[in-house]
Amino acid sequence: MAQMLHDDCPGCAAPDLAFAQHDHAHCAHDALARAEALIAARGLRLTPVRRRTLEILLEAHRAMGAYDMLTRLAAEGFGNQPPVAYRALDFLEEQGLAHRIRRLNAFTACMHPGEAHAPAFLICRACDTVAEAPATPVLAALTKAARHSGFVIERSNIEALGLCHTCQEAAA
Amino acid sequence: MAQMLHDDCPGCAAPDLAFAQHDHAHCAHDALARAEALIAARGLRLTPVRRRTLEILLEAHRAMGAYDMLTRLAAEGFGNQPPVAYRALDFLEEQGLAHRIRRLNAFTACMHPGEAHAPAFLICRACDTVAEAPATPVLAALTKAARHSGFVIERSNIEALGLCHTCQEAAA
DNA sequence: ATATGTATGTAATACTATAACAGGTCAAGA
DNA sequence: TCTTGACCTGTTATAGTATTACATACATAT
Repeated sequence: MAQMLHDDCPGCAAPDLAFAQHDHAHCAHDALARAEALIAARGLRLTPVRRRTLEILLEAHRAMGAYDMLTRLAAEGFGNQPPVAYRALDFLEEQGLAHRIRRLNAFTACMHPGEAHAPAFLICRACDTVAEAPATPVLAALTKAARHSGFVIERSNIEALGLCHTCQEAAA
Repeated sequence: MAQMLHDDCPGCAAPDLAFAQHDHAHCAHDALARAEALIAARGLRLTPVRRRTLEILLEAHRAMGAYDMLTRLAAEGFGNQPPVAYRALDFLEEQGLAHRIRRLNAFTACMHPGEAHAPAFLICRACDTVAEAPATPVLAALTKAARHSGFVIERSNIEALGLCHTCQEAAA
């Protein structure tokens, strides 16, 4: 296999460009390594179910429903009841390794764990790809609007539905 | 009953300040009147179920689940099966008279129908009140971030969870 | 070894949402 | 007037999403 450098992978260099062509295996490997380190640093455990759940999310590179995940996990010998999937997914979300896309009732792997961020998601209604967009300015605007009412934001979810660049061209 | 002027009601003057004390009956009446006009202008019908659904949402002044709404409607002689509530709520949402809060699997009345807006919601985790915040700058930032990836936004939902001003004081 | 906190497996159930079809209402046009 | 067609409501049935509760197992530190 060819050696891969971080800077050669557009997916890793600019994780917000999920729609762009890139060597996804590299992103996945990279994200998993960072996840391991993060969890260990927090004194928590990336157990087999949790680790495998994250791997599946990373490989899928798209939003997955909890029951899709459950099917995959069960096929690999883990439990086959909903809490198995929900517990792993919830853990990953709490640790910032995955995000919940409420519009889709689905979960997606975080492409840059560790960096503090309240993400914004761009959901293509044609190809179902979910991209994580840089949301710092968005969150800033939201925080400002909230402060105007004396409201303090603790968590936020910002999701947009539309068409990605590729699907726009396909439609035209 | 005392006569109420539009400008005397903080809820109507600044609908984004849902947490502020205000004469809510006035807001509700006002919003309902505007809803009637809007629907008529579009050649659509605000039928009894739809109208009553909107009234209940306005009176509740908080997010309501579809099944809560169904219970209310059924008690008043309307159908008692889920589609009854979902159809009315979906209609109201399509017409911009109600909004869906995905984080809560719930619906809330729009406090300023007719004005084009992609709303941002502030959800107080203590009192469950949902406020509609001015989101124009937020949406602008989101649109800009999306354009950077060539993504075109069609619909968006922006929701923040936290503590409203009142509940912050109560906690302290 | 044992106690403690944490993780997993499973059963049962609750909650949310939609598909599909039947019957009713109403207005426009033959 | 009658009919047609669009739309609205009601109902049955089912699909999809998520949680509670409890039992067991595993890890770590005394």
